[in-house]
Order: sequence, then C-alpha cells, then structure tokens
Amino acid sequence: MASHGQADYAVGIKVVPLSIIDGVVAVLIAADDGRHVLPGGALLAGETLEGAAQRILADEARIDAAYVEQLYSFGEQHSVTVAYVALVAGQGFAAPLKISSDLALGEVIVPWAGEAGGPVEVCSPGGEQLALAAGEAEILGQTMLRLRGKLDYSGVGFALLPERFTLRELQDVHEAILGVRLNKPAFRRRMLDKGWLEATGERETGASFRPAELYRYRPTKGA
Amino acid sequence: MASHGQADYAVGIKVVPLSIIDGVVAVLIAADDGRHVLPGGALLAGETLEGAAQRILADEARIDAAYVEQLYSFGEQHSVTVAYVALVAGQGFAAPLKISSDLALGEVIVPWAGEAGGPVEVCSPGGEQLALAAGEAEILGQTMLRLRGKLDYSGVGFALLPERFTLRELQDVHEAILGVRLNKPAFRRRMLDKGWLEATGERETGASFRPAELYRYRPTKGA
DNA sequence: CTGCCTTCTATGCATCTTGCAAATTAGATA
DNA sequence: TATCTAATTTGCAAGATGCATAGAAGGCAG
Repeated sequence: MASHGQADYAVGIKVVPLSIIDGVVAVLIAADDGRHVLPGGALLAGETLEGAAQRILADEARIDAAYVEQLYSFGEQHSVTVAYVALVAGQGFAAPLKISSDLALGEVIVPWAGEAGGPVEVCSPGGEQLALAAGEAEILGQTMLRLRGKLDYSGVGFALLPERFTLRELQDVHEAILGVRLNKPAFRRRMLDKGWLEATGERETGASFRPAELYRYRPTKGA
Repeated sequence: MASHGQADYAVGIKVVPLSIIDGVVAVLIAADDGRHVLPGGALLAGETLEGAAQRILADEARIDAAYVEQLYSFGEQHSVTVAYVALVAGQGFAAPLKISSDLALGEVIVPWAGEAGGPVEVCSPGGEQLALAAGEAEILGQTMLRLRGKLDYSGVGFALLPERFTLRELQDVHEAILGVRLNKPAFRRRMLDKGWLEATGERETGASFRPAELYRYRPTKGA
C-alpha cells in the first residue's frame, strides 16, 4: 500500500444501545478487562451498514428489537467506524442482562445542559463512575445530543416505549433525555396537539390509584 | 476474500457544496457525460475523513473556504461512502465556476414541506431539470433536511453568509433553506434575542435607499 | 359501605412568544 | 427639496406555554 495513495480500510460498526429505566437513560455496555466498551464489530462482506448494526446488537447485546439510527462515522488510521444508536423499548435490557454476564448496565449522566454537547459520564446502578474505553464518552455524548435535538419534532421518543403507554411514561422518557423536569399539563397538551397519539380506550392496570389511559403512537406522514 | 467474512473496503467521500445565491439554495455539481455528480473521491491513506472532504472540495470544486459537516455514510457492495455538506459563504461559487468549465450551478428545488424528507430536484439556472447520478437526489434531500433541522438552534446559517451581513441577508438564507417566507419584524426580534448577533456600527453600501446595519456572528458557548 | 389517599385529567389564567399592520427613519436620486 | 425604497420600530391581536387549582377514578383501611 502506498503511503499516500488510495487504500483499503477495515470498516467497523459500533452500537449504542439505549433505553429508559426508572426515569434515567441507561446504556448496555460490555465489561472488557476493567474498561467498558460499546458493542461493536466488523462490517462483513455483503452486509449493509444498518444490517451489521442489527447483527452486532443481536450477537453482543442480545437485543433483537430496536429502532436503529446512524449517528456518525469516525476515521482512524486504517479503519473507519460507523456508530449507530439503538433505542430499546420498555424493559428490553432485562433479558440480555440475565442471559449474559458480560453485559453491564450503565446510567448515562449528561454533565452539560441543553444542546451544548460534549462527553458524558456513565455510572453503575450502584453509583460509581464506570471507566470507558477511549472515545466512548464522546460517542455517547453525540448520541444524547442527537436525541435531544430530534425528540421534539420526530417520533424517536416512542421507540423507547412499548406499543401502548401512558402520557406519564412518555413524559418520563422526555424528561430523562432532556435532563429537565417538564410541566405536566403543558406536556400533555403539546403531545396531544401534535396528533401523534391515538387513545386506545384501555387503561393502565396495577396502579392503586386512578389508572391512566393507554395511548398508541400513530406516525403521521412527514415525520 | 471470503464471501461472508471480514473484508477490506474502499472508502469514498462525497461532498455537497451548497451556497445561497439570489435567495435560492444552489449546489455546485460536476457535469459528467450527461449526468451530474457531486464532487467525490477516495479517502487516501493518512487522511482524516473531514480532511479528505476538504481536499476534494478544493480539488474538484475549487473551493478553499467552507464550513464542512458530516452528513451520513452509505454502504455499497465493496465500499463505504461518507457524505459531507460544505456551506460556502456569499459569492463563493463565482470563482470556481469561472475557473472550471466542468462545474455547473444547480438550483435545489425541495418538493416536500417542513421536515418530511425525501429526494430533491436540481435545476439549471435556465430552469431545466438536471439529471443526477444515482442516489445524489437522496443525499441532497438529507442535506436539506439536516439544514432545516439545525438552522434554528445552531449557527449553520451564518456559514452561508460573509463575515458581515444584514438582517435581510440572514433572513434570505433562512427563507431559502426553509422554503417559506418569514415575517420580517418577528424574524428580526427572534435573531436579536438569541444573542448571536453583534452590531458592527457599519452600514451596507451601494443601496439607493436606507442602508441596513451590518452584523457579525458571535458564537456563544453552547451552540 | 364510607372516607382517605394517590394520581390522572381538565380548566382557568397570567405570561411569554409570534404574526401582522402601521408608523417612522434614513439615505439616494431627480 | 420632494420623492422613493427599504430599514427599523412600535403596537396590538392571537397563539403557545407555565403554573395553580379543581374534579374524577381507582385501590385500600376502617
């Protein structure tokens, strides 16, 4: 290979599996000799980029159903890595964590407000900060930035919820991603006015108080 | 190379050079045997992705100064292409068009409203629709979608203006990208309230009517 | 069965933002 | 100096948002 000519590259894929658990943004990471790494691997011959992301998500994070979206591509010396975010609904992390002892749960702590951007921190459920492999904190930061930007005008938030959900659960998702508390009546009005929500007529069960109505996401043309 | 194993890929770069000319979104494309193609080329050894985009922009589009931002990566059979958008200020397309007869100017026509997304059309200054190479209309559509989404909360709009500009010029940029007419007093208020603009005290020259104040973009921390 | 507790849901209102129209200002030009 | 055009400012109506309050609907204890 010439030092400054056209070259071949290995193409890697990296996936950020995110979910909302108990009102906080959670990431599924692999424990790898002290450091924690995001699920990743090589793009194989014949695969699409997104297909590879889905495969890696299934193989390494044991997740079969997720909304996957491309984030950003990074060039290194002889390789290029394409990062994807995978939004996992409801309790989708529970099974993988039970199956595989290599996987760990991290809480994403965003140390900046609004759309400022920058790296984030990841803590264990116990509260200690986890060591991340080089560059992972920045990728996670990009992920949070992207989600914050798209939350309001796109349907990404619904990818983090089961098919039927209450307005309170939807608000919890928004509050976790944005990192701020939202006003309940105002949030409810805004969401209903967007026309994205369809009331199912069913109610939430198991609550020891007035049950909330269950809604369904109905994507509109143009979002 | 195994049919389904790890493989090496050629990495290509594609650049979308955009500018605002006479209130419309303009793209600089290369005429290539009937079809029109966006400037592109291979990532060379030792280059960063963005460095390659800048080099291709200089070599093929003859543009030296531009705000460059990564858009999206596409995987094909044995290659991966990373697309960049390059925002060129003011009359930055004039010199390249004079120097190189391979380059052509296209007006970007967005056939969808708001954030709906989809491919766009490109017309010559004369008004005839130009034939684009496969996939280029989708990349241009992604570009417009990205710009529309970021225009309001980021400084991308200022990359399309010279260092000093009037509020009317800024509004022209916004109207061209968003594809809608904006209310003048409301736009002025909104922009000034963001705190991004610094009045220079100077006035525009050459107008046969009241000259507008020239402003400068002053990025704030957190944008 | 009744009262209590919690949360969902709806409503009213002050505040802020935005859209629109009209008035005013400032330079060039005849 | 009068006239012209567009910049800039101002006022107000309409809409969106934040906040507090009131009513509704379940489970649960007595």
